[in-house]
Amino acid sequence: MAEVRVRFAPSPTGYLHLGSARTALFNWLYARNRGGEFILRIEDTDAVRSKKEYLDEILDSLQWLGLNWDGETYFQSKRFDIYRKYADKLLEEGKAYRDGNAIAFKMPKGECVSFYDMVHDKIEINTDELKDEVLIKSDGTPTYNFACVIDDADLKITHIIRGDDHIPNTPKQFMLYKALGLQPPKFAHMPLILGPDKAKLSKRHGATAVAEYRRMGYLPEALVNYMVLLGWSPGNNRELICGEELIKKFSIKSVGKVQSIFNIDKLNWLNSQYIRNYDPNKLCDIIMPRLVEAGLVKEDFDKTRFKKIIELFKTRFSNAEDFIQKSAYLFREDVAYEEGMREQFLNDKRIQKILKDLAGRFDGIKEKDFISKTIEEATRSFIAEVGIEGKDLIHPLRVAVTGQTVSPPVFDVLEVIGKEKVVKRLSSL
RNA sequence: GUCCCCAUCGUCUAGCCUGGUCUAGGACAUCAGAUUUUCGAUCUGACGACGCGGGUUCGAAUCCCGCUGGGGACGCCA
Repeated sequence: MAEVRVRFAPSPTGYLHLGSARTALFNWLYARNRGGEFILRIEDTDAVRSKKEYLDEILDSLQWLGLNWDGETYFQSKRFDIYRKYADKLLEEGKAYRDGNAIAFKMPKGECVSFYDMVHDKIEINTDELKDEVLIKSDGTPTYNFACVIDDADLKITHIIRGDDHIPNTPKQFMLYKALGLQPPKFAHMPLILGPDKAKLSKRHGATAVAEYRRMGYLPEALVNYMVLLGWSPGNNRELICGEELIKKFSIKSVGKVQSIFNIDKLNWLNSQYIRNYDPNKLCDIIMPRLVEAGLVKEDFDKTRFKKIIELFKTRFSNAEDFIQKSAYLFREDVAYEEGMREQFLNDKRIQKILKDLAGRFDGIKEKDFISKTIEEATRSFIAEVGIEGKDLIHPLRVAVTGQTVSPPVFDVLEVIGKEKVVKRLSSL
């Protein structure tokens, strides 16, 4: 039996929430760091609210984050007879009583429950504060606290790493372990993730599902890196950390006690850090579907060309949405001028003529030679002939072709837009 | 309301356990400068925190107490 055996126990009554994902991550890191096991248990006792689509989504998100689990996946819905057996035992011993069709645990009075928490140290509470606990509901299904205790003991879980919000459950569960004559595991309660208003992060704060972030073009490494930084620090002023190094350095003891506010700016920054070093093919596979979805390109869009585009933009965007916004002019058929751009840069008759002449030059370049270097050479010599200042032409050129004043280096942009569109945009000024 | 948890820049944090090296370090964000055909990236710099009050001590961000503030839990949900 492994020295460390932890579990992640999601309930398939909703999508995988960032907070839950972080809990899973810390469990996983602890297991991997200690050479232990990471078990997945599905808490699907609520048959009405549990949905297959949620389960699939949770599993999918975990895999996407790289949080692989060991052994079989346990389902509480398949273990009802076990809970029943233990409930009957407590009934026989007089530690529980029937309440209608339900079975409730008689909470002993006047006892002091004290346990050592790996992040909070000592936590104490008097059982006078606790009420009797329903173990088996009238419909025969177990309650959370009961099933949780039975399963954690039965599956030989050694450490329970979960959110702070479970602290009040812990003394109740402790009393259950005691009544059942079972050895309680060790506990670590991690501080919660809060929204900007300091309330527990929830849907009203915006996107909270891991799958949403995936869809928005965040990379799993970045999300993992961000989540781990919420409450933990590698030390030495390090921030970017992932993979084996993260596993090696992780320690539950250095997890902080302070709740932290989710900050999308920092996530965006981390994502952009990972983007610039990411495998270009993978990056294309992640971003391209979003463009197709946005209706900007067809699925058969040339991948080589797309890779060039990604290369051009990779230090300029932080997620898929951001990329789409900044690159749309490359894919659209016509230029959509930003407010006032045309008036400000292209109203001058002389500049219009110059740009049209330049279009003529471009038209003379062979399709296969229409690359950044050639375009720049052609433009530079054209500039010399016309006798205009470089930037007096380049800037209007950018606006004419992109519709905006901001873009990657203009000659690279011209190349990826393609000769046909460039000539068309310039000559139809 | 009751019980529990928590408290360093706007945000994430280092430092706290083992008091002095802390005129408190880093990162995001913001602002300014350099660079650039624009933006970005990059580099420089600026702004910016130990919640308050008592102790203990020669000395406290660090230890103790109180207060205040924030959060969480009080379901036959999980």
